Amino acid sequence: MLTTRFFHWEALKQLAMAKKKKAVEVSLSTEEKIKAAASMVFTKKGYAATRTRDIAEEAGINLALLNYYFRSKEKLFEIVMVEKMSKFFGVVWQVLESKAMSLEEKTGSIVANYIDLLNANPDLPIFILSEIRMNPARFASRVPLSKVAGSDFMKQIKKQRPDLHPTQFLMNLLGLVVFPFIMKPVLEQSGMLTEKAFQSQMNLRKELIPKWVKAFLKTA
Amino acid sequence: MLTTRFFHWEALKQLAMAKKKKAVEVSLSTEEKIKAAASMVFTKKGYAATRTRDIAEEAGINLALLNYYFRSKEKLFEIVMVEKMSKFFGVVWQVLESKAMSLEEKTGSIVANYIDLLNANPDLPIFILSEIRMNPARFASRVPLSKVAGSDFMKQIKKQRPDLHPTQFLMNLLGLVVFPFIMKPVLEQSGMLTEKAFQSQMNLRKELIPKWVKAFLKTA
DNA sequence: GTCTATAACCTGATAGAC
DNA sequence: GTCTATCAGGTTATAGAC
Repeated sequence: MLTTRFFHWEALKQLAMAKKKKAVEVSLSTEEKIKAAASMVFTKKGYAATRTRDIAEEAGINLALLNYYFRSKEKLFEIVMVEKMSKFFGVVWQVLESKAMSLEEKTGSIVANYIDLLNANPDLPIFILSEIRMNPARFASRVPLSKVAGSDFMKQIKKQRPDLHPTQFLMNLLGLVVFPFIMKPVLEQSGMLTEKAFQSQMNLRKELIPKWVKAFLKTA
Repeated sequence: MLTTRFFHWEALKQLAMAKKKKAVEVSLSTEEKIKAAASMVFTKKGYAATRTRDIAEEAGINLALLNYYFRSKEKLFEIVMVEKMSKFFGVVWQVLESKAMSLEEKTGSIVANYIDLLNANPDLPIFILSEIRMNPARFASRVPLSKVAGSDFMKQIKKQRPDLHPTQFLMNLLGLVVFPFIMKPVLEQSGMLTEKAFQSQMNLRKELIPKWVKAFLKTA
């Protein structure tokens, strides 16, 4: 299950649907409000810099309710983190074992899906990757990262370029797609790109990256 | 500083400490010890998750001394951060205005220098980039990011590929070089690369990346 | 379920002895 | 310069009224 029912905009979508069905059900449940707020605040500030008060305020509820529903900051964070991780890695998971797709098709799918996902959630990567670094072991147990190593995807890469370690390809592909979002604050602060220009350049990359990747695969 | 050496028990204490934590060398002044410890702990945990007590312990000194020398956690962090930023961006600064170098030479220099720097300081990028995101404005004023935009380097890129926004090249180059270090914990946790293998693959990239960059300068 | 009030703890910073 | 002891303020979590 890659989609997350309680994620902010998902929840909003549900709200819209609820409105259409029954005019009575106007608002999100308190639990959903807290989770949506937590998702937002944790992603923006990281675990350590987030205070439970920030989340409560963002959710428009009382601080005590947070503990009533989720017991602790830590437990709430775990829930949010698992959802974010499956979002972030889901783009790659989707493609690992589809034997029907060529390497090029898989690359194209990853590029397009990632850029759409990240245009909508620009600070997902830096959040995920810095929280993983803070506590690598904790998250290894929660997300089956190991299934990448033996996947059909990796075998296809290996077949195409037996001379290179397949992670070289993976680093290139993800670097081209994900890294711009990590650099985004720097690019914008330096005045090289506005927020709008960034997004449009990223959309351009949906076409450009697959060509570049193709070029790598042929480069001596 | 040297006088302490004449006191037997002081020397023994220092020796024991040096054995226990090899992080900070015995011969450093207290101020330097604190700074070195701060550099290490801040980089590993980030500003918010770091407690001044962690730094004091790592430095093998008392908590009060931290404030005696640096007044506050915030001021100590600023000092460390400025050093880290000039390290991280220095690789690019070096090359911005050297009119004698071709674009290819500059690329080669950036690739080789970055990989050496980051092999020695693997979590420099994620530290810098996540702290910038937490507080973009603060650091914009301390590091002349804007000088990239109008540099000779950018002009050379523009000349080579007038059809593309020059940041596209910059994102590619830095993505290929820097992103693997941001992904490092994931690659290692997933069992795709050991620490040693990672480093050797990165050294390989010193040769590979310039070829790839050359290839996409020509790719339609 | 939701609130207010508060307990219990942690953290940055300082006072003052040596 | 360096230490111990402690303060002041903030943070998580809970108790108890409604």
